[in-house]
Amino acid sequence: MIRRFRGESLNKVDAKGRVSVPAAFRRVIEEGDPDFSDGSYPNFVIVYGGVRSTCLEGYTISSITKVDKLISKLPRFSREREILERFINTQSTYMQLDETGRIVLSNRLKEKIGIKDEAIFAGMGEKFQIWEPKNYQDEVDALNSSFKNLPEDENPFLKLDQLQD
Amino acid sequence: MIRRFRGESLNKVDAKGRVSVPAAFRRVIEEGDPDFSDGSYPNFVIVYGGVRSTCLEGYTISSITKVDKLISKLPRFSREREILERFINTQSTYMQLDETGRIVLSNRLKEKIGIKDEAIFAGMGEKFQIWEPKNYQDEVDALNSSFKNLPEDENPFLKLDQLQD
DNA sequence: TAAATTTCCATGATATCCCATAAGATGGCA
DNA sequence: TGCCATCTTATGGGATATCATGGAAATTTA
Repeated sequence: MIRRFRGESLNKVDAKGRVSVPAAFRRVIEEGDPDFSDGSYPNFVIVYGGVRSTCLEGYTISSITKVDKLISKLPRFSREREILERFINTQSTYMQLDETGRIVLSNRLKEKIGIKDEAIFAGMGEKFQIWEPKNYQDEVDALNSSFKNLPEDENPFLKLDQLQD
Repeated sequence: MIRRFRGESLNKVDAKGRVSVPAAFRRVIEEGDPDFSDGSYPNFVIVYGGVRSTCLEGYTISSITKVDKLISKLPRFSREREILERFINTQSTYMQLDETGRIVLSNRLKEKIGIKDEAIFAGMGEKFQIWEPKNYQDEVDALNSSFKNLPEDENPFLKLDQLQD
């Protein structure tokens, strides 16, 4: 099975910026790091630019590689490519889990998304997000209400079936 | 034969949150997990968000994989995709049956649907639901009465055959 | 050398594993 | 067709491992 990032978790951020990455996510990160082996600590990538700068996004090595490959397909000197590289390559950083499954969020990263002493981890399939709890709740509320207001024929769940085969 | 989730069952939830998954459902879960083999314990996915947050929904690995594939076809950074990921990946979790065919419902999951020490499992074909017994009864009653009030030409039993192609 | 990291150790809470049992279902067989 | 042996299921209890988290010591960096 190819594990995906699923579920949400509210974790403490201590004075040094340390946070536990949820154990379930660690499994996915390990599987997604081709260089990982027992005894070593897996690497992954945090993108802090991106479309939404309201949260951080964590990618496994193999899923960020996919994104990189897509970007490489764009014409070398195109504006689009430059934009994507700026957001996804420039504004990102490698991270390594420590022995106890934690990472440390630098002040810069914490400020970027307004985190103080708690963080929400949210699984998004091929990636996961890290949010300041209040902002996360706002996002979920916004999604819920925009969802409720959609006309029936734009319900993404229903459109899902139309995509079939 | 492709087995489907059928039938209902009322099971105890113990102090640790453990519940037996009905044996009939276990067979479906096993068949739906491509990595399952004798001696291992099958995995599946529980979705706890979604439109109805009044119950949990269990999907086999192969049926949730279908959904994931559909989602993956949407543009990576589109709002639509984000909505679906948020409802389906964020609000879900992997589960594994243990040796005796039980799972454990975390406090979070129990609170989500109001379960105390009993749970109803209800087969729904490709998925199954887990309900707090009282809520389940209310749902069944509501369905019954809304069905009675339908005009003849909206009777879903009659419409069923019209779909045929 | 002061400040900031990183490494190492410690702990309570939760989750997982392992063993046990009673009731029911199943199947064989006289 | 009635009875017994066996398996499966649902359930419980205790031991063990993992997780999230905190703090101190060691190390790096400025």
